[in-house]
Amino acid sequence: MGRHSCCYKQKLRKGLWSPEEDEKLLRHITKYGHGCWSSVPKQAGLQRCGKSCRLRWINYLRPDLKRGTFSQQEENLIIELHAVLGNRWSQIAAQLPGRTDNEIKNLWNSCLKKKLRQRGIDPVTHKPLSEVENGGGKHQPTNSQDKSSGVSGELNLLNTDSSKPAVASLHDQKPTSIAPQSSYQLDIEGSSISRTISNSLMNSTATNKDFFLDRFATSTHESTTTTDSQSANLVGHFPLQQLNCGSNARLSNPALWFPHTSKSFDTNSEFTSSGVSTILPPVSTSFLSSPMDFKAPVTLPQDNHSIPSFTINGSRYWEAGAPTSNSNSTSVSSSGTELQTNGSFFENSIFSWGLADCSSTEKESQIPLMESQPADMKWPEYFHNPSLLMAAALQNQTPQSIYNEIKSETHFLTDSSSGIWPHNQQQQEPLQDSDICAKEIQKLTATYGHI
DNA sequence: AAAGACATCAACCGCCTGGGA
DNA sequence: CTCCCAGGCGGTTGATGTCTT
Repeated sequence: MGRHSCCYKQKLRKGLWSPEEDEKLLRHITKYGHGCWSSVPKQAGLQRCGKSCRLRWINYLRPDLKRGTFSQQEENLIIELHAVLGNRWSQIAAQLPGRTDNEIKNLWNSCLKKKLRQRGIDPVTHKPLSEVENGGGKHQPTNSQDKSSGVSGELNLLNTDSSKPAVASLHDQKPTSIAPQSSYQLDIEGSSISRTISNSLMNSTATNKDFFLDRFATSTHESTTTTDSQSANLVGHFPLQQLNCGSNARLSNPALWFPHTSKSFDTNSEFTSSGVSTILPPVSTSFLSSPMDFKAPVTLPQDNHSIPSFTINGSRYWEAGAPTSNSNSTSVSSSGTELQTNGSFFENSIFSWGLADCSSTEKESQIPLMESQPADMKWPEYFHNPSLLMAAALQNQTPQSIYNEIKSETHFLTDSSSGIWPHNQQQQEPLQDSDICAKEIQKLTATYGHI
C-alpha cells in the first residue's frame, strides 16, 4: 500500500493552486466534464495528479458552492447530524447544499467542537461532559464511525444570543421494548419544536446503527413516501429529497455535475445564451433552458423557515437566500422574469461573502456584500467566486483580463442574478422500515428548513 | 510595532471500497 | 480469486490570516 500511483509521477505540482491552474481546470471541466480524473490533468495541461484536480474541483471550483460563513441554522444542523452520523462528513455535507465535507470538517474541528465543550457537551458523544467524565467514557466508540453512538442526554445547541439560550433537551427516555420512540424537545432561537426520535436511533447498537447508516446513505438518494402508519411522527415534514436531493445527488456524486462529455453542457449555447448572464451559476442547464412554470410559493414546515419556491418541470426550486429583514425583494430569473422573494441571493448563495447570523466573529458577519465591495477587490477575492472565473474560462479570457473587468462588473449582482437553487422532486417510492431512522435526518433538515 | 498565540482553511496523505481484467 | 486502478473519504498538516499581549 502507499501512495496513489499518480503521485509517483514526476514533476507534479503540489500545494496551493494558482489562478492559472484553476482556470485551466475549470475550463476543461466545463467543456468536457471530468471523465476519468486521472486523465484530467494531462488533458487540461496541468502538472497535478488527478486526485488533486478532483479535490480542487469539489472543494473550490464547483459552481454550486455556497461561499461565506455558516449560518446558525447550518451549525445547528451540523451538530445534530453529527450526533447521528458521527464523523461522516460527506453524509453530513449531503444535507447542506453548497457545503463540502472538507468545509464542514474544518468547521467542526476548529469551531463547533470548541463551542460544544464550552457549553459542557462532549463533542464526540454529544453527552454532557460531566457524564462522560464520570464513566461515560466507556461509551466511547473505538472508531470514528461509531463515535456518535451515544445519542442521548441533553444537547445544547449553539446560539449566538446568549440571552436566549438555545437548549435542545434530549429528554433521554430510555428506550423500552414498548415505546417505539423517544421524544425530545428542541428550543431553537425561541421556537420550540417537539420531536420524536425512533428508538432504533436512540438505542442503536453498533450493528443496527451501521445498518441504519448504510440505509441512510442509500436512502438519501432515494425518494421516500411516508406511509400512514409511519407518518404519525413525521407530520410537518416532507421527504428530504424535496429539500435538497437534487443538489445532494450532485454533491455526493460529482460525476453528475458534469457529464463525461460536454454534450449537455454546451458552453456556447446553454450557459451563455438566452440572455442569461454568463456569471449565472450553471446549477442546472435544464433549468436555464427550460420554460418556466411557476407555481405558488410553498411554505416549508416550521413557519419560521418558510422559503419561497416554485417548480420547473417537476423540479422544485427554493430561493437561495433565507429570509432576512434587510434583503432585496426581487431577483431575476434566467428568463428575465422577476420573482418576488424575501431573501437575498447575495447573502446565501455562492456569491456570499458573509452572513449576518454566522458562527464566526461579529466582525466577519459584517463583511460587506459584493455590491459594496471596494473597486480594488483583490485577485484572490475575485478568484473565490468560481462563477466569475468560469465566465472567464468560458469566454477564453485570461483571469487577469477578467480581473481588469471586475471593477465594472461589481454592480451586476444587484440586478442580474437569481438566487435559485434547483431541488428535484423525485418520484416517490414506498418507505422502507429502516428509513425511519433516515427520516430523523429528514426531520432535522426539514426543521431547519432551507439552509 | 513586534512577537507569540490562536483560528482558519486549502490541500495532502493514507486507507478503503468497488469495478474490471 | 487475485490484482490493479480509480474514486472517495476522513484525518492531519502546514500556510496564512487575525487577534492578543
